[in-house]
Amino acid sequence: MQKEKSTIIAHDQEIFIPNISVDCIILAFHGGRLKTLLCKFKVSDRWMLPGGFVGKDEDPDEAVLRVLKERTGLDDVYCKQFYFFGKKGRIKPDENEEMLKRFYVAPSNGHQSPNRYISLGYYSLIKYGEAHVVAHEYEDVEWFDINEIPPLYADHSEILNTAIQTIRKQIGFVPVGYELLPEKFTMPELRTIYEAILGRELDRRNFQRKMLSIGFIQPLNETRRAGAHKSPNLYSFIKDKYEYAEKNGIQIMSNNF
Amino acid sequence: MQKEKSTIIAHDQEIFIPNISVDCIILAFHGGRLKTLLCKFKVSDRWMLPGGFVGKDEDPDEAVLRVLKERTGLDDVYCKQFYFFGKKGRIKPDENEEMLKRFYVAPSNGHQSPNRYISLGYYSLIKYGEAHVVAHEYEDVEWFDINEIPPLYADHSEILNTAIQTIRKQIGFVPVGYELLPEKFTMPELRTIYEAILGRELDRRNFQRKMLSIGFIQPLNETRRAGAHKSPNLYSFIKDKYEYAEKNGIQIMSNNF
DNA sequence: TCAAAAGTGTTAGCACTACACCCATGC
DNA sequence: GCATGGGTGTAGTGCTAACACTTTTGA
Repeated sequence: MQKEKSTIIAHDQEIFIPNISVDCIILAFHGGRLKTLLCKFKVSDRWMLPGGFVGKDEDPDEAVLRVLKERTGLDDVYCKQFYFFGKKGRIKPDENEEMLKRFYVAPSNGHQSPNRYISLGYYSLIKYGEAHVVAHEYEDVEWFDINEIPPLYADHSEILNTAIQTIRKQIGFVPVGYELLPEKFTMPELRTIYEAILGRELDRRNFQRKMLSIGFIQPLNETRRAGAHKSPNLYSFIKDKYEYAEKNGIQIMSNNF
Repeated sequence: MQKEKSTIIAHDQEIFIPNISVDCIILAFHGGRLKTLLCKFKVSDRWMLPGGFVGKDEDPDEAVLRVLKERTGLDDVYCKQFYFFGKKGRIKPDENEEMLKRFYVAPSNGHQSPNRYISLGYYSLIKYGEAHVVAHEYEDVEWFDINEIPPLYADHSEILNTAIQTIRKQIGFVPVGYELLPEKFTMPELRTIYEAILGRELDRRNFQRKMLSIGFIQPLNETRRAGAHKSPNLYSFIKDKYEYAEKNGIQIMSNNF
């Protein structure tokens, strides 16, 4: 019988490839802000990206989904690789040792903990309301505002930045709205997501026109109360069209904002 | 004293990470066609992408440069990672065994050849005229027209296709002309490169206007004899501007053609 | 002189930008 | 009424697509 995989308690060389890990930037939208999920071993004071080693019998893509499932409870999530990180010095020996000393399950076959790690970088887009984030026995898990990220373990800040840069460059191909928003949403919410990713303000009126013109979004005959001003309309994505475009790698819209 | 690395004779587990390889799509432009370099073990009949394992003391980026140096003699080449490949079934055991049986240097420390490989995909842009492609004792090396690729080893066709797709999507960021063309070139040559990568014809006149408008290219007061028709002007890139844009990740031009 | 391929110019249409103006709501 | 924020419209600008015409060269 095979041992059960767990990414939380470091890695066991019987069931994991010893030097290949996946790290995942999990993005969600809540309270008008873009958030990312970070983890921290309870005995440590360093936050890190949710990640784990790749099982000997699993694809990297499967490994990320497992990691995501453990942290968010979600099964079928939008998840894309974007870059790999493998420089010699990317994980400092002392920093790593401190981490592993506490959680390393003694290797059962004489292998040493390798001092070279390749991290496969993924980003994932999930709906905040559907995630069930729970702390584990040894690990804290928390949402952080994308603009208020604490110092991270090893090169994880660089990984996070690279993810955002990548999404920014490919914004026309990435269904950020479709994946991050609930079924019904307002145009200002959608715009806020694009502004957070692009890192600058967008013209409210031009944005609205552009989004409607691509034909993937339909207005609903509802509004939402939201303070001392006109209630914004609610919209929803036209699921068929969106999924067809995603499946066939069709560019959703231009990259120009 | 450390053993010398060679990607040609499979891998030696004393100096290489056993399961991490780099594979590189080397693109060049010659005779009006886009070419890619392929390798073949002389005893085999399968062509494969130039690649090699990553040394225990080297970065993946360094490993590719070593692989490139061995195959082309070039040192400072434009080289970017674009995707990684690590699915369980990507290398079929029998196909791999056949390959390794002939070239595998017996492991000196009891390790087994792993049956899981992660391939780090890079693409590289070089100037055809500067490369010195030489066959090695055990390996043939040859240029292939990008539209006439034979069946390749394992999933190397998929890797090649993914590279082209990636460059296509990011065409506005990739200095294909600057890296593939010699110092002096004609506008039709530049256009041919874009047509080959995009997979369709471009309007001669609009292309010329667009290229000149970005301000990275200057006309020279020379032409080139090229058959029974008007001689095309020669142009050159304005090196400073191009390198500044490349260094700072600035988009060279729009992605729209 | 003719075919082939290169250089230049023109036009219409579309997309993006930058606004002005109106509407709905709570205080 | 007024501040706040959402919805709609419009003129100007620049990019793109589609095309006509001219130039140069070898056969």
